[in-house]
Amino acid sequence: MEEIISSINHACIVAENILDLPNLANKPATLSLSIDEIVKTLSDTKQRLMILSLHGHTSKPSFAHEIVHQPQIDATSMQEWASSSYTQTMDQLLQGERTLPETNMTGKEAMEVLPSRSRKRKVDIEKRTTLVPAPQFGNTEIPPEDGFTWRKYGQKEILGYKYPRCYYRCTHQKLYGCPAKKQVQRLDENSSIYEVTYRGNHTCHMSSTAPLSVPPQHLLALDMTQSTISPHLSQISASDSGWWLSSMSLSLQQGGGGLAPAAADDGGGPSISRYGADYPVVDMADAMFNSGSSSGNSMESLFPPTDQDK
DNA sequence: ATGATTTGACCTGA
DNA sequence: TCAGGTCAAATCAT
Repeated sequence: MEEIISSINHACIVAENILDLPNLANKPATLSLSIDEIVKTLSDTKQRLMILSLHGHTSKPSFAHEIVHQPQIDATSMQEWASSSYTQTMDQLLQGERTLPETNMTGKEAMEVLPSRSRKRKVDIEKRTTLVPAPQFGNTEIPPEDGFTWRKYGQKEILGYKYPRCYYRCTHQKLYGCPAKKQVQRLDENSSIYEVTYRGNHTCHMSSTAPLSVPPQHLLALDMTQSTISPHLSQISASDSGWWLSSMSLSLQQGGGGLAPAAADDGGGPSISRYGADYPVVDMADAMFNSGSSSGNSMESLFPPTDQDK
């Protein structure tokens, strides 16, 4: 545990060091390295906490082998999930034209073919299932965060499951006809793990008027892992960046790594809280892009926009 | 007033 | 027939 605390402290120190943005603006490589270090440190720490939590909470040692979709939860798979599965899922969600595997239809085509009122069992529609740990601190009843906003439309007791399954659809379904849905099922074997099944692709972000809550996370997550400063960062105001850095620091000092506000329900609960504990990087990105500040010093002075942005 | 959540009823595929 | 998924009215929260 000491190692974990030490790692968090280290990340905080690095974060504090890069708060000196005006000076570091001239050293993008240094800034990039520092950010990489923070991300890596926190990511590693998070994995350790997950492992610690799993081993500490599980009464059944064989639990890991009982999981159907992801047979093993260990540091490697968690890392893969964090850096690959999650971003991959986001990729898929962002690609409205993505071809659905069994249907040879794009997401849009599937939407058009399947009437909205249709209750045709959508076994042939793409399903992506991930196992997501519940927040380790504070209220563990909070369903896993994924950066999207969801509206709960149903809950049902499922045969063989101790906990009810909760059904969510994209908040923007009405406005933008976004077909994305997800199911959240708390596992019997380990109530600190949620099985989250996503169905359908988000189309809400494609509308020019649609809220832009996801792509920035997605972009930043990718950019962070690629050790590059995204040109999209040029859209962030300096006040935002300062805010998220200090927020991150504050959250870490509180020991929660950026906890979602308590807004729990019976296990599925509203998923409106946007800054969950599970995705430190994307949460930071989300905070950066959604903090609402549109005025102030532009980060353009730090990262001049490229032609692509114009 | 508006939007989100709850929950019993209903619909559909297996 | 049954279980899973969805609807929609009632209720709650802001």
